[in-house]
Amino acid sequence: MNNVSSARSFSSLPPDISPIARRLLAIFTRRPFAPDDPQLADLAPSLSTKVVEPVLRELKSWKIALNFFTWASTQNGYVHNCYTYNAMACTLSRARQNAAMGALASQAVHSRCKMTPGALGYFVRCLGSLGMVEEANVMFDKVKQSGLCVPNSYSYNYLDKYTLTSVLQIYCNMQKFDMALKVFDEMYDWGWVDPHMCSVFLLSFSKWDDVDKAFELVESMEVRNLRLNEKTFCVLIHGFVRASRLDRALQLFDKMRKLGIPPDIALYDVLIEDLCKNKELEDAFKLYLDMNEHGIVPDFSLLNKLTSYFSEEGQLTQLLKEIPKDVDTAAKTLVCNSVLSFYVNNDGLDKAYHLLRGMMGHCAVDDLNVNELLKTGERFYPDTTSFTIVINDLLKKGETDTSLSLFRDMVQIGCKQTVLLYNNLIGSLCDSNRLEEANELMQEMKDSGFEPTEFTRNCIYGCLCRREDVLGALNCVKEMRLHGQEPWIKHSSQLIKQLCDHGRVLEACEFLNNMVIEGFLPDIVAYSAALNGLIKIREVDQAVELFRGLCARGCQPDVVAYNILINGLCKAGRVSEAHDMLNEMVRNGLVPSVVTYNLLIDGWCKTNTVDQAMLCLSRMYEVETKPNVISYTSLIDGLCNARKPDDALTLWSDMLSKGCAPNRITYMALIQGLCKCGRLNEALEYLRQMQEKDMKPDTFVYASLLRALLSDQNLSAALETLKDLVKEGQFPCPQDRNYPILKNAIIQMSQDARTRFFSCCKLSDSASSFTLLLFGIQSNLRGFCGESTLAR
DNA sequence: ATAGGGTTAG
Repeated sequence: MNNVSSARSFSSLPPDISPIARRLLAIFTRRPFAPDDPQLADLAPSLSTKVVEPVLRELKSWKIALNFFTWASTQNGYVHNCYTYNAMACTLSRARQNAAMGALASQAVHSRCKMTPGALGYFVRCLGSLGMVEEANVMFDKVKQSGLCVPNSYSYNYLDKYTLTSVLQIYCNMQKFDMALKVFDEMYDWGWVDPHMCSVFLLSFSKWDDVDKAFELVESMEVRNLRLNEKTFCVLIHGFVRASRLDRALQLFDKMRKLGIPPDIALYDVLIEDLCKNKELEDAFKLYLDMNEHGIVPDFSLLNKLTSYFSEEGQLTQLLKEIPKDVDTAAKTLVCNSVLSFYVNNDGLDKAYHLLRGMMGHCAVDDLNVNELLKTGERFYPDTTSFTIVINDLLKKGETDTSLSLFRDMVQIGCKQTVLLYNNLIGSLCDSNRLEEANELMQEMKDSGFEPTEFTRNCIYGCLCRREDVLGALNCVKEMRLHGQEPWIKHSSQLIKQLCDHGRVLEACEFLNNMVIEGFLPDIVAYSAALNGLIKIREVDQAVELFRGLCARGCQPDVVAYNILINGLCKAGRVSEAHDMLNEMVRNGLVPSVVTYNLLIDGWCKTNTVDQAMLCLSRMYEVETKPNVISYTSLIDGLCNARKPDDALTLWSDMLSKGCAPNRITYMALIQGLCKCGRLNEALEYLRQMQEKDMKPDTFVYASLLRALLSDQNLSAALETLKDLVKEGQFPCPQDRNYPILKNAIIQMSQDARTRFFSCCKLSDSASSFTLLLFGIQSNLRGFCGESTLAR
């Protein structure tokens, strides 16, 4: 028995088909197909497009045709042309084989097959008829770009209505307005334009930026008596509003109305909102009235939109007047809610609160605006939205308790609670550290069937962190993990920072480890807080170890993290290691900040290598990281300590000429530095400058000056300085480390004949008599010295 | 209703 079914009979083949074609047809239609049939190899050399094309047209099965097409493609010396491609495309499009069709299109483009405009049009039509507009678009573009075909009017000439519609759509997607219009005109001439086609055309227009051209087309359609349908109007109007062309949108709206098409609320909504945005409240209001006349009941969101642009109560009153008196209860509530919103948005929380209480029946509704609208004495009821409006504003103003009691009222009335309200209330309680109540409310939330959200739990978590309740925080984290929620890293970071600030560095590190165990890998910021904590307790090596560990775990350190380490190393006097760190961060692609350089500058200054520090300053100019006042302050201090006061003064003027203004700290550094170098007159000059600028020096600046002036035997200047100190009210207490210096200064002065006014005062160690003593000096200087004054 | 939390000078 022969299991090879017979090849199809080709007796009906056109007479001009070649014998080669016949043989190919026979082989390819035989089942099963034998790709290694020796006959195929014999036929291959005689393959030509003239042979392939008719074969493709004869093969009725798209699979076999594609098989043959592919086989032919791979034969040496054979190349498909646009006609064989089109024959294949024709089969595939008839069989609705989109995937194969798409592949064929890209093959045609890639093979750089030359196409006549007509052939391209044909292929595009095949794509178009499969709805493959995007692909057709791409093909059109690519073929044109590669110069394989220049589309001209022939590309779509002599095509039928459906093809032209596809071509039109393609031009629309390509945003080729003129070409599209040409096709449109041609279709019009053929009498092929119908409203559906117009909509297709215009809908693609609405994606274009050129609103005016689209509008032009609408008008040309009008002239031709082609009516747009309601949907097209809507889409166009929305599109025009999106393109910020309210003018055109309104014109279109007008046309729509004239045609007697009733607009829906969504159209009013978008137009009114846009008018409001453009501050054309009058027109918005007119449109609103128009809507009322058409019997369309405004919804809350629209009323809210309108009122949210009102800033005067008169506008609100006018709007309310227009609301029909016979609206139902639900509508009345909606209206009241927009009144509530208006109050809340216009600094009238009290009025809103009062109205809400009136609505609840807790007091008479004496709201003028509302009475304008509703017959007096009639009851109307608040809903959840009413409460939400008022409660949220109360919370914003910190009125947690009033909010809570409104929330209770709301539940009692039978209004449904919402997650949002629960969250906001819990958030507010947490903000005011009322954790227990917050927890109770969260429990109640659960009991009422609301699952706490990530936000809810993070409010609680944040509160626990601020309280430095490490255990509680960790439990909360576990709870969140169970619910698939993430603890917010800002809270974790704050906890770590606070713990570090309060000397609980090790607990902070422990907490970080626990977070890792819970599966919440803290980020570099959280770790930085801990690194800084370790640095502050001088555990530099531990900090470095932690740093290395987190790098190894794939945590990317940033500039700040490096800065913290550099700071630690510098403060420990390990400046060269700090410098290595800088190089490392640069190798890691980070750009050092001013802070980085400042830290190193300070490090070098404090380790007797001011020259290095100065070099660093000049490098900063090279890398275009402008030094700031801190850079200069460190250097001025460093130069003075290196006994180079002249360099310090030069740098001071450099700083001024660079437009960098010295601050209090800079002045104090310079004054103290000059004192150390014995340049007392200059120090006094800068003190004077400081006073002129209303910058208050710290006590120790006076102390340094006094000590230096006295050791220089400059008693009169010392006296003046002491006077300034008293005038500034900078009396140190006995615990202050400057106290002994000042005490000694006063003793010295009291022992000197030139400052003998002191002799009338007894010196004592107690703070109060010290104050009295200073007061005595002050009085003395005013010429009021005497026991009577001191006794005051 | 939700993106900021960590670093420098006397």
